[in-house]
Amino acid sequence: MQDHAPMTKKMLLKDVARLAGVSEMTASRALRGARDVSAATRAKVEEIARSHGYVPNRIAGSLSSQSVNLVAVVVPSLNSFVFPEVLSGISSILKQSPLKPVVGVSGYELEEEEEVIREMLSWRPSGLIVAGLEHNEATRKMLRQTDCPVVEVMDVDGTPLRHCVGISHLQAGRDMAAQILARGYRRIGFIGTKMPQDFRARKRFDGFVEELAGNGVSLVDREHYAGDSSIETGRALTAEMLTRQPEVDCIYYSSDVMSVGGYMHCLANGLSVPGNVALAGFNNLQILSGLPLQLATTDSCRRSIGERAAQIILQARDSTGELPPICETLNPSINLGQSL
Amino acid sequence: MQDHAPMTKKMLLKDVARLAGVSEMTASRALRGARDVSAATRAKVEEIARSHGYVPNRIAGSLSSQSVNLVAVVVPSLNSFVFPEVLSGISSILKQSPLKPVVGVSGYELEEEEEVIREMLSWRPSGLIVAGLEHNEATRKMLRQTDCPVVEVMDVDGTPLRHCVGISHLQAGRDMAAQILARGYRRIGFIGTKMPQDFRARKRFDGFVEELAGNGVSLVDREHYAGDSSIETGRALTAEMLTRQPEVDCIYYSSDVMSVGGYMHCLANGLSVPGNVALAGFNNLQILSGLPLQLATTDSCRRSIGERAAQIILQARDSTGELPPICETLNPSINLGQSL
DNA sequence: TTTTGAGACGTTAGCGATAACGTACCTTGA
DNA sequence: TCAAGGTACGTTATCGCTAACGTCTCAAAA
Repeated sequence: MQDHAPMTKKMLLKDVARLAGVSEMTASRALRGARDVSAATRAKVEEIARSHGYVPNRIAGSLSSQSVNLVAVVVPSLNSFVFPEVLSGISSILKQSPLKPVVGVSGYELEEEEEVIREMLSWRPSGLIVAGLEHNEATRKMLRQTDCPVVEVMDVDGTPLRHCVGISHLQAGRDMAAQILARGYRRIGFIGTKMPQDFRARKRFDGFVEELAGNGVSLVDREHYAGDSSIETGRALTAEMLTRQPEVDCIYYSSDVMSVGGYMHCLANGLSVPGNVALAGFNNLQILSGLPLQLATTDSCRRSIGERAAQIILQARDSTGELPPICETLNPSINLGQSL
Repeated sequence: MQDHAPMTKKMLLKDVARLAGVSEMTASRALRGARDVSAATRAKVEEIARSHGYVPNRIAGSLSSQSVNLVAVVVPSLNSFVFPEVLSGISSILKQSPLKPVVGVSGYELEEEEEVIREMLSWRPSGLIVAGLEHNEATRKMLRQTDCPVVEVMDVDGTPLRHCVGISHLQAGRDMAAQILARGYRRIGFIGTKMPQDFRARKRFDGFVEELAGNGVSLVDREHYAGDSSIETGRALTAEMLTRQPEVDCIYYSSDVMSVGGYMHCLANGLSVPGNVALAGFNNLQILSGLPLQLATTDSCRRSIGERAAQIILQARDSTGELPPICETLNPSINLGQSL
């Protein structure tokens, strides 16, 4: 084959068609693998396209076919260790289909979320997966009006717009409180993240406090911080809390990242866990594996949530007419580890 | 204002225009913030659009204007703790412009990378940022032919297609070896990730071994694993290596995640670091902060790399004509910590 | 008053592909 | 031998929006 060195910049479908000696429509059919094209013609078109580095223009194609093989995924953050795993679940399911995930980050801000979702919807995706049930009015309006399937994930404590997959964070908080109480701890502290914005952390906190109250126990101390969760922050806040309230015998954290920080504080200061202080986190993150001590946590079912959400998008795509609302509550399992 | 309850599904620009009593073109200009629209008209159009939940169709708009405000970012993985920070750098710079990043994941596979890049380019983005200098022939062809600016990031050891921002991993390996040798360690082991696919880890390894050899030292033991890096894997492989070669006095890991695992092994088994064994990793990940001991590492400049890459995309956008090739080598600083 | 020119809009023609439909041609079977 | 039917293609009409260009208005300059 010849070398196609200089080559005019943009190859269009019409160029491929011309070079292959067929009409645009036939070239289009051949490249898309549609039927009604002879094997010989198809081969020729493909050969021309490949050898000339033709890259189809999905913009034009999508406008014409009124379909876009993208699924918008809107998450609050990518730093938190938690959402990449949801994404991974989504990807693994979408791989069976021509759909591809596209990620948007809302930064735990409802206004930012609105903007990101509007931007996403303006591309007319085949589906939208968004973390959380809380949105501002404008966002809810968009989500109600759009005609692509929308799945709200992570959380089920609230009113889903239509489809929903998640766990009850309220219940997760209650359950961990029950476990902690059952082990005899009574002087309990809480260290949690930016509550006004992280609705799920807030629900766990509420459930936790509620269960304690039901048993006549109230928090000895609590600490709410802003900014990203990190081992470092967990360590620092734990140090502060144990200084301020030395009698605290158990700390519940809003994330494993933080509880690991707490554990690091104990390691560095010769405190025994759970002898001196018991620790419990949330999420069952991968960083918990490999520590000298298994820390108590609740599995947040991140991967399964992603998988189910993607399945719902695929279902909606296949079904003619609108899919009846699906709301799925997964059951997070508590892993007591060795820190309680 | 009235409640616009039922509302026909799809609001088009022409509907907004009709409701606002202006032409499509005027509505379009008003919504895009273009000039040549009176303040009153603009306000009216915006009001109608917002209250009716109009979401512009970016597909049609982009086809018409021949411009897409997206920057494609292709990374090998989102789980590795390293790329989210590159992304974060990119976003922070792009925020000053109308451009938005879109992420694709190649899974450390060149064939997968080709597919992802083709998919990305088919959307005709305003720029492409891709990790690494190694691509297969088809990918290189696409990248050479596309007329959007392409920036290869992370690595500078090789021949960039045009623009490039990164560090020398070869040099990073050499430098860490030099530091280790300077501290008197001679029985050195290496634990690294899936070498055939992670080119940058391989370069660090090569540089490391080369520097050792230059000083008459060769590796006592090495371990190459496949799959994701994790604390757990780091711990297990460290345990194996120290069992197999008890005389090893220093281990260099291809990632901090792994060196933390090694440190956890030491903690759990009462080994002193660096007394019994010295440890060094790579990346300067956030998980290093907060540990009882500061582990030696090299800062991989992830955020700066993302920032610079995004700046190049913006420069290319503003400049008329083609931007001259830019290749920027950042200087990674070694943090010796307390583990060497 | 007339000229002039800039601002504010409308009209028209694509952008690059695909869906729907139409038309040759080539098989078959009666 | 010819009608019937399927295969492989071409033609035409959008898809929803924006760029380019034309028109009209009205106020300031002449």
